[in-house]
Amino acid sequence: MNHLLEGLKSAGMRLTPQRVAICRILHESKDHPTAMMIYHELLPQFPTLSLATVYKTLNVLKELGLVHTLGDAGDGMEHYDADLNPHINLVCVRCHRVIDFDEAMVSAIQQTVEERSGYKIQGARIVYYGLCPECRNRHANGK
Amino acid sequence: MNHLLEGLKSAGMRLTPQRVAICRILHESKDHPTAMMIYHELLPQFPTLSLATVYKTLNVLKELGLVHTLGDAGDGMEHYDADLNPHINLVCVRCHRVIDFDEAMVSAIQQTVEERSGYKIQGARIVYYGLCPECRNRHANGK
DNA sequence: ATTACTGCAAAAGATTTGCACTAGG
DNA sequence: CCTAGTGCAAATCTTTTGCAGTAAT
Repeated sequence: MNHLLEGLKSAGMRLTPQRVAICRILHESKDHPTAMMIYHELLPQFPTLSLATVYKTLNVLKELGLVHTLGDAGDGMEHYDADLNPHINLVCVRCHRVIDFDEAMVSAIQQTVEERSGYKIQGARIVYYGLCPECRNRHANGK
Repeated sequence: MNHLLEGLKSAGMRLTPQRVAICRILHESKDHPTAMMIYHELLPQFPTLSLATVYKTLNVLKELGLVHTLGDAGDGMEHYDADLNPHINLVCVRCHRVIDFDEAMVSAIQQTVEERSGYKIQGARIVYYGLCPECRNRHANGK
């Protein structure tokens, strides 16, 4: 069982099949899905699934602090990240894919910011925008 | 003249009074305004100003790479930042204010990410979420 | 004089909400 | 049981778009 389900359970929330499936996708997928992506991925297994249920579950997870939102990736939709460890997200502005990038300094910075700003930091959104290697090549070769 | 107006001019765009005013607010304000905030701030001076004009101008500035978007600050609206220097934004999740925080390591990280990821980085969004000192106090004392 | 820009209203699109029904604990 | 969760549809809210009129160069 992943930490999302554990979190829901210890918060006293019900573990419905829909929620289990949504948490599984968030936990497994590396592409930081949007609500719409989760919905379409689950539709074959849950033909009556509602997009509203996906949104409601994502909001619950967010309020519990179990997922972070990354903002949109040029596609106008909110992307969700279940990895709470301080890390960097790399967004390709062309293909809208999002990957993770670990950088040791990130953790150190968060502590520095908290100490020097007086803020009680609850979460972070560290996103770099640019062209991924594949899109750089596609851009260079013709097109 | 600030760099936003210079950028618009050298891109061959017209410098209308509305755009000058929008750029002035972006340049001067330290609170990383939303389209709605800019609109309301300018309404007294431009009674016929349209929200659509604000959005259109912000999109032009964004496409020219003269401003960055920070994502929403818990208020569901896009916040804009005219400071292109690598820096951190601190969002208070209670009062939705956004402040800047300079941290020397930020520039170094961007270079590291670019070298090691193969991405051509065009911009960054480094946002920490938490409670600002005022809201921490307000939270502690009573409420 | 052109033609990009503005402002209005309508449209679009993502997310939220109300409510009756269902099912998890 | 009994209440939280689901699914549907309608509502909401931000942002975009079409177009006729206006103004910057």
